[in-house]
Amino acid sequence: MTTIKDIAKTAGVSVTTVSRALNGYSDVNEATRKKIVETARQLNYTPNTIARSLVMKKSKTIGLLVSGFIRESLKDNFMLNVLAGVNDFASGTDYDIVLFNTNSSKQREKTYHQLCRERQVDGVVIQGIKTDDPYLEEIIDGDIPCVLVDIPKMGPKTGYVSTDNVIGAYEAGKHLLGLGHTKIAMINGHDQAFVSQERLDGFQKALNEAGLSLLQVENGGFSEEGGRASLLNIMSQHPDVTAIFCASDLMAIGALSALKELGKSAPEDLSIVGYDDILLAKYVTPALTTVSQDTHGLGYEAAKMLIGMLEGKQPGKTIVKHELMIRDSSQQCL
Amino acid sequence: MTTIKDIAKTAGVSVTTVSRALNGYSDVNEATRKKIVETARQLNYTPNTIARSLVMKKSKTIGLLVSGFIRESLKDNFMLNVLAGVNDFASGTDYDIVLFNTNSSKQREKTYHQLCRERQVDGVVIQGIKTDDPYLEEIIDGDIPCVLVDIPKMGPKTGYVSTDNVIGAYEAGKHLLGLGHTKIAMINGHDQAFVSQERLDGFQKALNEAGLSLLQVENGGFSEEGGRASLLNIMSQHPDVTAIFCASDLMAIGALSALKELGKSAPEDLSIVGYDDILLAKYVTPALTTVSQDTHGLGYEAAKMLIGMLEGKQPGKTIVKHELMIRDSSQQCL
DNA sequence: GACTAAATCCGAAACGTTTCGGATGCTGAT
DNA sequence: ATCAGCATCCGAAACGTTTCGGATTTAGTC
Repeated sequence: MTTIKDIAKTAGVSVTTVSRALNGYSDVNEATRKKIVETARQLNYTPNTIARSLVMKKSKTIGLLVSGFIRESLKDNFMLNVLAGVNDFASGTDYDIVLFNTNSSKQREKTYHQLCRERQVDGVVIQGIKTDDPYLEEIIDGDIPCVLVDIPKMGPKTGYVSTDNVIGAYEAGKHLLGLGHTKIAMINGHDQAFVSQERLDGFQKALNEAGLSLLQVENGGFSEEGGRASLLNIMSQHPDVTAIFCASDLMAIGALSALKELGKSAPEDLSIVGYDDILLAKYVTPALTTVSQDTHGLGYEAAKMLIGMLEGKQPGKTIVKHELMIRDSSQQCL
Repeated sequence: MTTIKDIAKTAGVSVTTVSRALNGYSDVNEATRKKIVETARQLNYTPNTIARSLVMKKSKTIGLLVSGFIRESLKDNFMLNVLAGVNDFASGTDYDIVLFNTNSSKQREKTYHQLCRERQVDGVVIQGIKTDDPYLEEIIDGDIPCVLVDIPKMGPKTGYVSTDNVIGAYEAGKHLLGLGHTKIAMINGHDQAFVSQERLDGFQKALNEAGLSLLQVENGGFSEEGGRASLLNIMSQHPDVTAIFCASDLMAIGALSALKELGKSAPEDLSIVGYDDILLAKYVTPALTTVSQDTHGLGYEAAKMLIGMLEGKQPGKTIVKHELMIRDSSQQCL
């Protein structure tokens, strides 16, 4: 491993000069710079970023919290999509991404704050943590630049990027209402998710404006199985329901399969609309009416904001677009 | 930021002792260790891994090359799945993962070797690079611990993990043969992919054993659109074809949609079998017969081997299982 | 009481870089 | 001849750790 010292020695200058030459400072003669660059090339020199990080107190890396990064998440692709988005933006900069795991047992008691400090990341994007996570406050109030995805909270050093779940759900509600539905239930995620609260709010708002209210709300925990169970539950308690809004496509798909088991089918017997527009949504039969969100964009914008902050900008909030995708799982109420 | 020095000062010992105490060395009195640990806690100390890395010459991070990590890859989930697998294994260790981008323009001329050196990763898992990548040899012959996924090459410090594509394709061939097909074509990926070569070999082997040979082989570049185009091409040149083997599900899905455009349908008019068993495969209609490979396992095993190597083990090769999933897109030849 | 061995501690160097605060030499003006 | 100003260079400290080689104390043995 050749270092800056080696270059200095063989080029006959000091390490200071080598450093300054390689970093493009002005107070080094063009001739000596040439020589230095050349010997660096000959010695096959690559800078040691670790040493640089140590003295600069900047690591040029951003952390990505992937707490619940378990196999389950592979089906809906949420985390992976935002990861891809983060990566896509970061690849245009000189920042690298390091993945943080918090699910390992020994690290469990470490706070995010400690994790970040320890790995010396310059900033961090956080996703998928619960509203009641004890460490959330700590990071928001902390001094580590941070951007939250789908968690609408701000702090001195933390901004967030999200979609407008309230309006998205509102539009889903309007859609169902427009089709003439009045007996409507909802399968929500769980109470510790910000998006669940928002989607419930937005959907209810639409119903309320029409003088209606939800027949029933079940929590399906965002899982396919939870969607199945919730649908069964709803159908038994309210057999007259004609439409169900699901807070995630995965749950909607579960609901769809449960419906099939009951010998009924969508959209004839029941209109179903989902949320997320995951990859499967348009391939499943019937193709799912759902509100699409730009998950890749979430990650991309998160990285953009974070790196912006590292370059001196203030944290903010950015809302990425969503869109109601009307497909085959919802139809006019008979 | 409190350092080891601060602890030393307030605990009234030397930095050496603090270091040794915190790292569990034996030659420090239990009483002073207690004191040190306690003051460390009080001062909210977290070790600076960068400084540690600098002196230890180990960064406790592994790199993951995600060269073609573009949106396209989001649909088939290959890279993301292996990423998830790598992460899953790594989360049980004290290694972190850093994502390497090579698609950024300025980094383009840097070799993988330089990238690894620069970021000081202890090892790297590489996926998705072409057979003719000029830097592949460099990394294989190099001294950086490395494991390749789906690239069957070994070196002094490089092992690989893969599936048995030859047998997988062979089984696909046997399946089609068993259904009575004799007019068979193949849509392959591209010539610079190891898996393409292997899948072609395996499939041809099956046909040859039956005294048959391929009607036609098209390259679809692993994309949905490429699959469409290839199918159209094959159907026009060999209208009598009854079965097509695609080297990826994405291409198979493209082929399926092209078939539909022609007013034909699978499996009645044409049996189609894919490869990969991506998430969509079982949801698409008709559900795709395909050979499933454990992509998550690929990543998991890659991480396992790499970290094993970092702990002193020798590089090896590990083959993860595959399985022919017979679904609805293939049927008896009429 | 002297010597050995063990237990416990510490000073200082090292890792590879950046950067502050000069030092040196040269040019041209006075 | 002196000096200001500039261009070019460099020494040394600093970043926060780990670790080598030894120093000091204590306990045990004869």
